[in-house]
Amino acid sequence: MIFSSKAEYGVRLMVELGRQSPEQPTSLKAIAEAERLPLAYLEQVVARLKRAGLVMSARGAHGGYWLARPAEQITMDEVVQALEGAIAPMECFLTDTTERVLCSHTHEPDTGQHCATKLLWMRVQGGIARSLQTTTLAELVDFSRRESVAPVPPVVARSGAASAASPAAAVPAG
Amino acid sequence: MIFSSKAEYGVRLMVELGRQSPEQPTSLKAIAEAERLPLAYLEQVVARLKRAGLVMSARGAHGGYWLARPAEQITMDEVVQALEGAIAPMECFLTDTTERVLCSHTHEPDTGQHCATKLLWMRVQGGIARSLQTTTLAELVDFSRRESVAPVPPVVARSGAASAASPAAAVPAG
DNA sequence: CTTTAACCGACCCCGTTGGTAGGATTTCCT
DNA sequence: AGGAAATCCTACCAACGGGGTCGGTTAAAG
Repeated sequence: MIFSSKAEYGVRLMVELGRQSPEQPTSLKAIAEAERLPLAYLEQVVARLKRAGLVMSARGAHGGYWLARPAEQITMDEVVQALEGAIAPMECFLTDTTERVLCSHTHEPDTGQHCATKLLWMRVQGGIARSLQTTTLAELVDFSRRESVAPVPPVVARSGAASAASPAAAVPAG
Repeated sequence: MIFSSKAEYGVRLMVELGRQSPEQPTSLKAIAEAERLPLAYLEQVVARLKRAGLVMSARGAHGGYWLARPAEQITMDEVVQALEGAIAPMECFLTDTTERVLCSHTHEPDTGQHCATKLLWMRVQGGIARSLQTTTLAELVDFSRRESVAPVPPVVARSGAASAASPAAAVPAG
């Protein structure tokens, strides 16, 4: 699996925060219950998001978390990067932030040879990076709003309108 | 890391086979030495490629492996699939070959809600799939031929020509 | 002064990775 | 016939990371 549960939980958490009105803190407990995730584990996840400056927090009663920026200005590669660390197809692509994207296997001094696989992994990485960079948190929030059919609908007078037609969830722009 | 060493080794192995004239078997031992990889482990790797019908083999002395098809007709998603199994961004995307790409986390009976993350993972998967499908083994073989500066140059009379200029390794088409 | 919450660090179970070891079988060469 | 050179096959193992849990500390609100 490419992404661990940290990414899954973390993205869901961000989406939840994106659904809330900004500047108003949401407690982890509320999110954990809404998404049915273990609270203690979510703490670790959100800590990463905080370290990356994607969310802010307030302690104490009525404290909680909120987005540090509007969801339109948060791209998903920032989020995933914060949660998973650098995402690379192969070991060789880490350990070095700048140039020299050589395969670590060729670190033997003599052979000035490139990995035959380098071309492939570069393309894969490019494909992932592009899909992550071109998706904003706001899109996911919108998506979640369209899909959510009011999970356990609000306890109100039950009229007859039972809109069953699913509204054609288009998933474009890879 | 997205891909394990199985993918790395397996792709290198395929590239090595692609460099050889077809229909003539190459022994694993030769490949292991050329690429400096553990022979016993390579056996496991190549077994997967064989099961997937990507290579063929002959046993006994002067036996070995060769590509089952010309390198131009082998796309790298076949190779990677054989080595790593289905490649998916998240658990939810497996367990089901056809439709119903729902997140497993929503398998709880009541909530008819989609994963908020679904859109994101779909795009990532699309990005990977495209880069893997549009790269053929032949391209990697070509790439490796261009790059390889005769690792440990053949023991011949040493003339003065020390061509140092690296020939602009372009890595296009992600 | 209690409740609610963020924050912090240690621990732990378990499956996968990246191999190794040892053999069995098949084929070629002399 | 008898090696030698290969593929093939199964079992085993150490180490690491993933996916949490537990317990406690600090800070703010009422």
